[in-house]
Amino acid sequence: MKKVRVRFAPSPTGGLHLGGVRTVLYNYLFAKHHGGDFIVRIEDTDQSRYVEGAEEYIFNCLKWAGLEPDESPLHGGSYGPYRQSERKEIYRQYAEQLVKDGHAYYAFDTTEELEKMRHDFKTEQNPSPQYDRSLRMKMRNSLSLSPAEVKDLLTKDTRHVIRIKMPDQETVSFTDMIRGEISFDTLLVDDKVLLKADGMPTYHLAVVVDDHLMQITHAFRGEEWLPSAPVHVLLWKYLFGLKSMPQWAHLPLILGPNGKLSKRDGAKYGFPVFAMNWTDPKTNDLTEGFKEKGFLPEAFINLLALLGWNDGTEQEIFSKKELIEKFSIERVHSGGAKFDYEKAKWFNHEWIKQSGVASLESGVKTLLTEKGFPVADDAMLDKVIELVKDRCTLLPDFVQHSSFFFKTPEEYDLAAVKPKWNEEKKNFFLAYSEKLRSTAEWNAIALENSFKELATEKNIKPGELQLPFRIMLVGGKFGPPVFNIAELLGADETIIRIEKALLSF
RNA sequence: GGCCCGUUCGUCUAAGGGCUAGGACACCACCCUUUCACGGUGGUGAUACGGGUUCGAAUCCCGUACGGGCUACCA
Repeated sequence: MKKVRVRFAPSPTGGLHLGGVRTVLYNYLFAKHHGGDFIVRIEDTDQSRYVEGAEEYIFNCLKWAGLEPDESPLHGGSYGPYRQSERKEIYRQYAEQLVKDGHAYYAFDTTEELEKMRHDFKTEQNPSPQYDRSLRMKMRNSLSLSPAEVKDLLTKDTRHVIRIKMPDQETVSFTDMIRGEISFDTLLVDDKVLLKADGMPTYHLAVVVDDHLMQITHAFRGEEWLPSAPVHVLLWKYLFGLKSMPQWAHLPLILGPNGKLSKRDGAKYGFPVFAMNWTDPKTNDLTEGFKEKGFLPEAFINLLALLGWNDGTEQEIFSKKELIEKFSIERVHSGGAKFDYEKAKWFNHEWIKQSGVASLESGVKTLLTEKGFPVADDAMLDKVIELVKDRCTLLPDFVQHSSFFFKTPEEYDLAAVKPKWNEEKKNFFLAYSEKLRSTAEWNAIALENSFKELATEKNIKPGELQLPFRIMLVGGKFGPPVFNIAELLGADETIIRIEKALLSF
């Protein structure tokens, strides 16, 4: 079987959104499923949109999500360079070749001339006129000008681009791995620019040349590329032959609450849209990331994989290993998927519940420390995590549910105790703390039993005493069962907390 | 406007001619729990519309509607 080789090609223009990560993920899963290579190249041919730091950011996201490429500008490989800006000279040769073969031509039109054309030929029937078969002879290019004029312009180094010459009437079709056969009529496709005036290729030329040179066998990209697919198919036909063209799959879009998912949706609806926090260096705008919001990378790729794909069973929780085993591009749904943050959180919750203490430890420790609850005892932390993880949906929930294990409460939710507080209850706790001093068996069950015994002795319903006890130990109405808390806190600390709280009640 | 893609519960989806259209999230109710959760049980809820083809259509075909994408010397 032919070795599979797929690639992801981000442009360093900002953050890495959900759709982007899902594209990487499907690339990655497909490659690994077939035992092939996953490479990452950088599409940085548009200098004006290049954002400092974006490239590094992208690789950090991939690293966090566990989707590191086999080859990339960072990792190296046999088909580099992997930055398109470093391949500039390669593209020119192929563009010139196309001109020589009559499949492309030089165009000398200035920006103003193009604007004028779009304005002059604009009608109600045709709001956006294209540089195509019907108009190209009215423009200034090597098809409309005489050979002498063209030669003259070229020797004078006149700014020009190279455009593909769309054939007159031809049906271009290809088979999409997700959607089946798709065909286009070349009459309706315009003469796309292949090589820009600054010598950089456009996406159309670069993707074809790079995919060929890097021996890409399967190509996955967003649905928004479907309309330009005929250009790519034609370029493959002219340059390298259709036999070696990769198989295409156009992935459905990820939608927000109102149409296409945008960066703004995150801020507007309160959920992250990027893999990791991204601050735009130009505007200083921060877009929240899943990582910082408290998602586990395992949950993140799980929820993304299931947004548009399933294995045909009712299983929803998949490890990366399982995803690699079971992924198939044919089972990717063809319709766009609306992102549901509630469901995303559910995935994370499931992953936290099934994660081992060891894998959560360092993240929780960092979080607690940051929030002002230094962890002195790692063994204690482990027990705490085991006790509270079932009630945590996002990583920061651990702070709410466990910070009191590491710091005696300073304030109490008095509103919850005061109304029903009385001398009898105070006496109970005085007696209970005294009893605790001599308790030999220190565990939740024993503590609960002696608590209830004493309550019965004093003629108070144990239930009425549990809430005050909780407030004493944790400060508020939250956390795991009280006696488990007391068990972990230990005798000394429990007694200290009871006595301290009694002063405020 | 033109071209392309899409359309099953509110959301993600299963069912690729054949039993009451299944599951998950969310929501509601009950149970568990004298904190908050987890968990358990049950419930509400969908094949966009109109024509065909067929003994039989969510499924195949055509049309309509709606949604999305593209229509740059951006990717």
